[in-house]
Amino acid sequence: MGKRADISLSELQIALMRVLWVRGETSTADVAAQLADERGLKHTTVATLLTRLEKRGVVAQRRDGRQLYYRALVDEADVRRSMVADLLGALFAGDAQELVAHLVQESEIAPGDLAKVRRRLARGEHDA
Amino acid sequence: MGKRADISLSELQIALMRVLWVRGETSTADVAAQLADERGLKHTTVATLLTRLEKRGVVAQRRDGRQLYYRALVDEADVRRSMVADLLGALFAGDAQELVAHLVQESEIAPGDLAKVRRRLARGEHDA
DNA sequence: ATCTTTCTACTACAACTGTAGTACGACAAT
DNA sequence: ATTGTCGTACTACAGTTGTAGTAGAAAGAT
Repeated sequence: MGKRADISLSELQIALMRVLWVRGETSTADVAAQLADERGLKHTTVATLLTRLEKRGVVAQRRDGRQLYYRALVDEADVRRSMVADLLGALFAGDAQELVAHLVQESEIAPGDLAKVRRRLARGEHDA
Repeated sequence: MGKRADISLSELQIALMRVLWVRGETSTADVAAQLADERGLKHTTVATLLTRLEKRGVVAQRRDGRQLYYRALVDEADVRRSMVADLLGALFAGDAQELVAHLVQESEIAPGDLAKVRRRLARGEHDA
């Protein structure tokens, strides 16, 4: 997927994208149904959100009859890269070690799990 | 400092806060001077930004004559906690191990540095 | 053929953000 | 006193976000 620079998305926009990431190309109706379920959004709201994402270039739309189908143009890794880098730059002086230290100090992760992650990666297991 | 829930700040707002975090209570003029320097902002812009942060409750203002002095009401750790938690929730399903794995995979941190961070924390050294 | 449902397109609107200009009062310089 | 400077308050304005309503076309139901 694209390496486009700025892909900072809001929590809600990420929720929309996640539907596309999980299901691949999806109709407005199906995305809307899921978001209605998850957080009670009206389908016009979801339609608006999708058009905006399209205008912004992070998804593409395809028309079939009078229905629109959306597909992600950036994948989750792209967004993670971009947003983690932003956070790192803004709050950790770009120092990832500081971020890891923060995670440990705030008990988001146990010290021992660092080794676990390392072993997991060493074994070539890639993410979920 | 406060444990207030939502302290998600924009990069620019963080830059403002950083001045206050580093210098403690600071006059509008001094914050403005620094931001003018760092990123060419006009002092009225900085003044506006500071009033907004005050309205939002993340800084407090004190008046001395016709000058305003600002002081942070949340510290950097508070903001880090809040924003890292948001990111974790939105993009890593709340799983910090995934985030650490991401950092390693994207070469933001070397696998060996994980152990380094762990040792550093074990020794009771706290962050910069 | 007509009614009803379904979709998209467009419009709306408030809150927040980035950016700054203008107005006005206070203070300093002469 | 007069004038220029500094600082705050208020206003402005475009772009983004969250949320949704309305209009109008198309498709399905009877």
